[in-house]
Amino acid sequence: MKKVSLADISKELGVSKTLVSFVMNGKAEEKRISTEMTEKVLLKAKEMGYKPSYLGKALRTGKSNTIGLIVADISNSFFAKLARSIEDEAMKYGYNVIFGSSDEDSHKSTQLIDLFIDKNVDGLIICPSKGDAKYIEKLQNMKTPNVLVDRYFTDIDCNVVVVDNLEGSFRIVKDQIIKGNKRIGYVNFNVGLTNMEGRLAGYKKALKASGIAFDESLVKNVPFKGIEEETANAVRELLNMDKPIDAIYFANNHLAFLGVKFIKEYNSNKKSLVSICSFDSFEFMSLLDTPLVYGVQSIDKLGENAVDLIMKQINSVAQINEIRVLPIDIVEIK
Amino acid sequence: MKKVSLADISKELGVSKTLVSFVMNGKAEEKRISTEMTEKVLLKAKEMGYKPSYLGKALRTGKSNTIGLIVADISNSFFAKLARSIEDEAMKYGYNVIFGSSDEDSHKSTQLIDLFIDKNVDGLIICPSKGDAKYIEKLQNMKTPNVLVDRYFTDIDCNVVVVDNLEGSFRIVKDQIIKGNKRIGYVNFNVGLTNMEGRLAGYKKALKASGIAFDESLVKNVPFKGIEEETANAVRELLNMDKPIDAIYFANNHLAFLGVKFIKEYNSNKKSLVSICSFDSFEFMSLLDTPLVYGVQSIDKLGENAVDLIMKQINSVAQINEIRVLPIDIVEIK
DNA sequence: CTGAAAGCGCTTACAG
DNA sequence: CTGAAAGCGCTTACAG
Repeated sequence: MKKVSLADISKELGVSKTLVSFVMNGKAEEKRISTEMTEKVLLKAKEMGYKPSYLGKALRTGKSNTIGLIVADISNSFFAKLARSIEDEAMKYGYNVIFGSSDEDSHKSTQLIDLFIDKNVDGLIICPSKGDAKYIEKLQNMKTPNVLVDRYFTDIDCNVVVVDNLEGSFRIVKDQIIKGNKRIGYVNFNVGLTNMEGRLAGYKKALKASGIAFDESLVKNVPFKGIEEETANAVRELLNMDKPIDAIYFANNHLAFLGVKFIKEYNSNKKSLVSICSFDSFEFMSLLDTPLVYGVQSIDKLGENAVDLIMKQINSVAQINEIRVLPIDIVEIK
Repeated sequence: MKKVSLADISKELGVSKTLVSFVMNGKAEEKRISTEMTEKVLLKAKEMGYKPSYLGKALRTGKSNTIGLIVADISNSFFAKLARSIEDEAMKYGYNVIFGSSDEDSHKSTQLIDLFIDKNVDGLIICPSKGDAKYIEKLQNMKTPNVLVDRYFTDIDCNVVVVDNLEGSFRIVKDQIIKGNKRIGYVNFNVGLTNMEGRLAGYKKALKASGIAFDESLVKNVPFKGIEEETANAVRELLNMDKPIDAIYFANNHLAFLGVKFIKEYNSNKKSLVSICSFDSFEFMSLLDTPLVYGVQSIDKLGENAVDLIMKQINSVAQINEIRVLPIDIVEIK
């Protein structure tokens, strides 16, 4: 049960591959193929169960109709949802998605980029790791369509889709201050990415706007490695400060999950003593009995914009360098 | 900045493409290429930044080093984790993953299968939808390596990796009965898949083993379309039965999430009146104040076994038809 | 209106 | 030890 090729059809019909190719690509009219011929070809193709090979086409045209997606970890619900949104949007353009997880490791990240390029993807959607900047620059020089999502680098020109981290973070913290919480612990994700910098800046900005002095000791940095344990340590330290804190602000959903989990296990009484808020969320947060406030990103919009920017690059000769910043919503669970 | 090809290197060096190809594929020794020649080629390749094109290779050899993954919905945490596990395992063999979501729709599912085959994937890992059976049979006939994960079809021979749905479900329900819960409502996922049938059978078996008559009215079927509303309806009906129920058992994590959410909103007093259990879980379940019992699948093992079965097929002429059934664990949150 | 031919980047049987 | 040539499945400029 071999696959049938263009050549098989053309042989069967006694016509040229050219003719068959034209018909199969809907160029029959443009190339002024007779209607009878066109129908004969179409019929035979259907009869033989002809399916064009993307490989042959890709090799010849340089287009694979596949885009590469590199995320930190596809099993994280944020990236999984992003992947879904990108999948659906790409499909509208006839594109599929090949993916890889970098684990915030620049070495893995750049390896995946190379690999996907060798597999001739038409474009790359990347949630870059710290240290990827020079590599992204290489993509720019090679004119490989690419867009950075969720985080980016300020020192290189490229296409970017991010949420407004500074503004979102500012509003979340401001909200805490309005509620009377002055001493707000911040559990930061220490991976050297712009999105995290923006969130920290928003935290500081909100404090400043309310005349509260920034206290370095209230900021705890958690690395990607050993995130579970480190988050627990960070929260424990914050809960045990000599001068008690009023609230804890987590820099992302994963930290918030781990932090809330730790608080529950550590001391169920204490949990009601501090307010909790976070940037980004898990669906499940709405089920918790812990009151909290969090920012919500429109992941669908992130994906849509990313695909849009990729397609724009694929279909244009000129380089575009566009930074799109999306707003976030604040949600409160009482 | 064009990509360099084999031909570029061979021209530069004044040798044949054959020679370069042999060297690049590590066949220098086997083909008895001189050490000097080998080194010269390797050096020049590095110098020119040569990267082999998977496309050319794939077209010639028929191997793309890519596997296709079809899940119901990549944004669902179960499938996202499965994807991650498959990604990591496949990478060990030098394979990447291209994915698609079927939304439990056989039409989409089979379209994706066709598309991925046209893109020359070396194998397909499929979480099939109801109605995919004939298509899977076609794959079998075409000898396209494939493995069904999570669900399968009893009437066709193929490679399958699933958890022990019947036994797991039996143990979950049995546990409820031991706790004194006799009237157990069951919220079933009505998509006509073997995994769901197994879970229902386990439910019935546990009742039977304890001498409890099966009561059709305690089983509520929820379809994939409008799952949120329908789950709410199902739970509402169960909570309002003339003869009160003791527990509600959800057939999967998504239903459990929606059900628990509904119960919270609907009547926070009632929630403590019925026990809750489910097959499969979300990480977040451990944070809920609702006591519940759930089964845990080793998603990593599902992925590892799926990739293993794909690789076995890719590397063998003979057809293998293996069904692997993995155990599940039961976890209790008080 | 239609076809022969080149070429995308590889591999491999064959020949020397 | 090394090379010329065919072919995987397509598209497209060129010729008629």
